Amino acid sequence: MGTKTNKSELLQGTLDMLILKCLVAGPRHGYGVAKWIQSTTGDKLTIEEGSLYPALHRMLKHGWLSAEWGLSESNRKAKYYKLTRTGRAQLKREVGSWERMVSAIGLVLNANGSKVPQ
Amino acid sequence: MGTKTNKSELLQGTLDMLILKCLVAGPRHGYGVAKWIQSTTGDKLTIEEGSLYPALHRMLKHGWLSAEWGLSESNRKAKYYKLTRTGRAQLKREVGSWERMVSAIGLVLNANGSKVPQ
DNA sequence: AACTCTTCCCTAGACATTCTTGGTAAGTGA
DNA sequence: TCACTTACCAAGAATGTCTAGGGAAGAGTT
Repeated sequence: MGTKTNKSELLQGTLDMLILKCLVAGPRHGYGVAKWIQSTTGDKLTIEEGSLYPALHRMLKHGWLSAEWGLSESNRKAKYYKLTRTGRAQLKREVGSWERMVSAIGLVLNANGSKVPQ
Repeated sequence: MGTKTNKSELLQGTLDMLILKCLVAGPRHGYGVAKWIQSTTGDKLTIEEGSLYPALHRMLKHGWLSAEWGLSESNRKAKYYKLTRTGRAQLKREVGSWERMVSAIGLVLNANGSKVPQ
């Protein structure tokens, strides 16, 4: 059967927020972003590179990040991404929207299922 | 500008869970499901019909719901959707996964941004 | 009767995001 | 030399939501 799971590990729409939050602490290269998120969540969240780099490029285009080449701690060349002022504002918006969403979904999940007509 | 927002109001992947939860209380027709979610969340979540019906049909195909035609409270014909046993199990899985996700994202959002290598 | 409003169902196509799968390159240590 | 890790990237598939349409029928108004 067509059991191609593709069970998206991440909730769509949250990746940008995670990346922005990660960069609040200072510039990082892409690989470092993925590692940080993975270790911060105790391996509960894994960012695939096929998701990560498109996201970073998207956010560059939006002006939320800037980038410049540098040298990583392990002496390899790496592109360092840095939060811009508008990126910081975007993070605030996304966190607000995330919290509203979690709260709204909480209302549903905690609803006692009363009031079914007839 | 190509400012076609398409700012998805819903978090992708949560609609099925919301619908399943709504049907725990008993069978409802599609229109009633949408109204219930909207009113339960105090209008914070709105399910568009173009999202709702494809979702219901998807879930029927998965066997999470069954459906039969009936008469609504307002005397119109309506298709009533009912949770199946596997639908109930699916709801449990989805709620668990949702809670793990919220908790993992919470770890990121509450992380103090320490440990940026140089 | 004609009209509008609401309820109720549905589909097709656009769109965004994530994943799968592939590739490149260079430093490290055996 | 070889394997391993770090680091970057792209093309295409899969998925799910939305926009924007459509239809039908009951209820209430004029």
